Amino acid sequence: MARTTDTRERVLQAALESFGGPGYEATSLDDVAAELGVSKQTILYYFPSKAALLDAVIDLSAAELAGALEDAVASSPPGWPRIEAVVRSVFRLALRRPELLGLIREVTRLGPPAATRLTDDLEPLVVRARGFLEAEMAAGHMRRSDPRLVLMSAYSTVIGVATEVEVLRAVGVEPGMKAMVRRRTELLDFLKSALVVPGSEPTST
Amino acid sequence: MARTTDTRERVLQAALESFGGPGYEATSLDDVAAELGVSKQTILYYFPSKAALLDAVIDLSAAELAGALEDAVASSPPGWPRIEAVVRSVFRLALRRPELLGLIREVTRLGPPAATRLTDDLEPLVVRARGFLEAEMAAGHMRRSDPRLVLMSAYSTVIGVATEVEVLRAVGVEPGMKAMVRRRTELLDFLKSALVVPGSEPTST
DNA sequence: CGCGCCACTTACCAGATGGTAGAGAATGGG
DNA sequence: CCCATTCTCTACCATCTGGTAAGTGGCGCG
Repeated sequence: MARTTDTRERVLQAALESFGGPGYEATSLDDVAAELGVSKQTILYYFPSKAALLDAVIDLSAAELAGALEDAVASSPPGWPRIEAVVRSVFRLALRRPELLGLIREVTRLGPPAATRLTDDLEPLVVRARGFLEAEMAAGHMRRSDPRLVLMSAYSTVIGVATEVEVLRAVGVEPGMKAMVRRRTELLDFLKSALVVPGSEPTST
Repeated sequence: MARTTDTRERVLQAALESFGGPGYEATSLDDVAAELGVSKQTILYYFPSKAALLDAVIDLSAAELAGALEDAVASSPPGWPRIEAVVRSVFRLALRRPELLGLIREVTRLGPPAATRLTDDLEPLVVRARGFLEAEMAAGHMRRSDPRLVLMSAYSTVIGVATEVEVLRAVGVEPGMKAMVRRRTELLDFLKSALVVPGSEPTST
C-alpha cells in the first residue's frame, strides 16, 4: 500500500520537473513515463488527463512553496528581517528545487485555468503578506505605498532574479552557487533601499 | 514585388503575436496560417522551418525593442530622467504591443538556441546600459553596486510588472489602462528608491 | 479455492504536427 | 510566343499526441 502512494508521488515529482523545466506543452506524457520507467497509462491511471496532472502538480508546488514561506515567517521577527528571511528561503528553493519556481513561472504564462488554480492556492499567502506590509507601513518601518503593487514588484524581482538564468547570462553573470549568493545579497540591498524607511529598522519589533 | 515583402511581413507579425501570446510550442504553423488566411506551405516557403520562423521573429522583436529604447535614451538627459524614460517606453510597449514583451519572456524560457540568438541581438543594448549605470555610479548619482546585477534586478522587475497580468489579478489588481499607469508610477518610485542617491538628482546633467 | 480489487500493462486509435513533393497561376524578359 | 522565376496552392506523409479499451498478474479475504 506504500507502493500505491509511491508511484503516484514519483509521477508527480517527475511531472513537476518537466513542467517546471522544459514546460507543459513541451512535455509529453510519454516523456514523463519514460523517465520513470513506467508506461504512459500508469500516469493516466492516477490522473485522468494531462490537465489533471498539471492541477495536481500545481497543488503540490503551491503547498511546498507555502510551507517554505511559512517556515521563514515563523522563524523571523517582523520587520525587515522577515523580508530578508523570506527572500533567503526563495533563493534556497531556487537552488534546491529550481523546477518549483520554474513551474510557478510556467503556470502564470499558461493562463487560466491553470493560473487560476495556482492563484487560488496561494491566495491566503498573498493576503497575509499584504497584511504584513500594511502593518509595517502603518508602523512607519516601510515606505507608504500600495501594498499590492509593492508585493507585485517584489515578487517579479525575486522570481526573476532567482530563475532567469538565460537573462543573467545575457548581462554577463555566469550561473553558479557563488554568483547566486552575490545576486541574493545584491537583491536584498535593492529591496531594502526600495522598501525600508531609513533609520527605522533598529527599533523595529 | 511589394507583394512578396507584404506576405512575409504578415507572417512574421502573426507569428510574433502567437509566439509571444500562447507560446511557441502552443502555436502550430497551421494556426498561424489560418489566422492569415493562407496555407501552411506559404509560411514554409518564406521560412524553411518553424525554428527558422522563430529566429526571424526574434530578430524582428529585438530590433523593435532596441529601437524603442534608443528613442527613449535619445530623447532624455542622463541620470534618473533617462531611466524613467526607458521604463515609460517599456510600459508603452506593454500596452501597445504586449506580444513583444511576451515573446522576450517566452524566448528566455525556451533556452538555447533561441535564447542565445536573442541575447546576441540585444548584447549591444546591454553593454550600453551597463556603461550608463557605471557612469552614473561614478558620478555619485546612483548607489554603488554591481551594474550587472542592478540591471538584472531592474529587468526582472520591469518585465515582470509589465507582463504578469495573471499574477496582478491574483494580488487584486485588475488589468486596464488606469491600473497600468498606477503600476508604472509605483514601479518608478520603487526603482528610484532603490537606485538613486538621495539629493543627487537635481544636480545631474 | 475463488472472487474481486488494485496496480499496471499491451494494443490501439483519431487527430494534430512539422515537413516534403510537386503542380498551377501570374509575371516579365528575350 | 515561350521560357523561367516567383509565389501560392493541393495532396500527402511519418511521427507524435492525449486518450480509450481491454486485459494481466498478484494479493487479500470469504
